[in-house]
Amino acid sequence: MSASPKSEFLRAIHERGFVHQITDIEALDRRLMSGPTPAYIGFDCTADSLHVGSLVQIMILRWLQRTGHKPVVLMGGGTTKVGDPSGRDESRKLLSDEDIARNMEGIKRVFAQFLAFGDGKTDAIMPNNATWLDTLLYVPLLREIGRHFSVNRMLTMDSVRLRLEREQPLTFLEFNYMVLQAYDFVELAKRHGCALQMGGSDQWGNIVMGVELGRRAAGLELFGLTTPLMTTASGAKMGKTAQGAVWLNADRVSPYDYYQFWRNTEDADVERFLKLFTELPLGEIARLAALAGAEINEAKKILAFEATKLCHGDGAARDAAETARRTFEEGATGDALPHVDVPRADLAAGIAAFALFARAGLAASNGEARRLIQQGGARLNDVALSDPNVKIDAAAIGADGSMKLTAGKKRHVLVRAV
RNA sequence: GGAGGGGUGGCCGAGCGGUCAAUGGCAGCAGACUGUAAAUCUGCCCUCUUAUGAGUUCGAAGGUUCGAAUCCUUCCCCCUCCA
Repeated sequence: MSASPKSEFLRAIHERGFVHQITDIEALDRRLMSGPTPAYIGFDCTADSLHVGSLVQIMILRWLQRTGHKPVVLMGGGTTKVGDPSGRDESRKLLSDEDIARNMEGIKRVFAQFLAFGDGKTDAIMPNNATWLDTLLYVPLLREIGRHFSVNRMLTMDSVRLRLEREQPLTFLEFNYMVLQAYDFVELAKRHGCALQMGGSDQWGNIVMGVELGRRAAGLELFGLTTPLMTTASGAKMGKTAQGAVWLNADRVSPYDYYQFWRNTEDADVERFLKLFTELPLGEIARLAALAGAEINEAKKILAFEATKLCHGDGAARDAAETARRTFEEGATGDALPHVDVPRADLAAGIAAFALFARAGLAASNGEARRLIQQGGARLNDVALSDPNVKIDAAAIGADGSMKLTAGKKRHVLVRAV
């Protein structure tokens, strides 16, 4: 990039570290300066929620909207039936129509939290590519679109080449994915005036195919932009934790757990994440990032709060922050901690410590609970347990009506009698 | 259809008749050190009421054997090459 971009959108995302590659930044910049521009990102419906791995894409759509353009969230109702081979060594599992429909509903709920939808010039819309893909006719498609694709070229795309080089299978079905994605772009350009497709860096090839198809088949000037691959400073994939993916739906990952995920960010990631996953001004971020040593925990709290607020709302973020503060800074408890109900009768009889920990979900099996206790990692009301077999009964319940089980340093569960 | 290779614990990957609940690596969990961080070190890491114990595991089902993840048979699935 020669000069810094003039459009507010490009400037913002550039400064905040969202940009990996852009097809023709100067022409795109002019286009964005000319008025509200629809831009899209496609999301396949492979799960009933989105996780932190998609958050970069979601945030970039927010910036698009904030800076006066129109986010187009394309639901991949059609492409999900084909399965994107990008970045994978194995085919995706084929999903049924019902699965896809259900997943789409879950994903819609996530977006409702992040973007304003409607009919206005900068309101987000959510088309579904099944609308046009499902009814395509094979031979007409081949004649109109297929002739613009060079197989030679397709074989050089990373998504295909890597599979072939590793001698992993690639089905013809998957091979067609990029064709359909390219077709989507042209279709969205025609239907909604979409001029820009964005996506993760693994989507570069697919996006470029769409840009080229637009030019060849329809004489359209289209643009592509990718975001960098998100990993943590220590190289782990973003958004994967012990329990699995960090989902954005509250029923899969509670706001408290979501807050804790961000609270536990590595030092080296704090500044980058503040820029990407909060909308704090850059000056404020620079100040927070300058905090050294243990002080940087203040920055992590702000990161966690802001990120949780965007995803779950201000109230839930406050609750999560307050619970975390009470739990970690006062050794007390908070409402947002996960809790488990145990029948009063069971408790009256006394439950062996290992069994209670397993029941609370702090260990996957009795044996694991036993080991946890034997290794000194289990606490009851902040007192370490040493004997896996000690009976725990209602006497452990405090004035607040619950007892606190702790595994390791930061997994807490409240047990209540019912 | 033909020829060859393969299916082992969350993943990768050894084992190829007993000493195998199965080497090793990664991931994970716990402890120590810290700052609810990273790195490092230590322990754990199929299940079972507490274990130099039992039960169930190495694609599935049978079989050979005192004894099988390891041998045989059939079946299922995957890959490569040839047609």
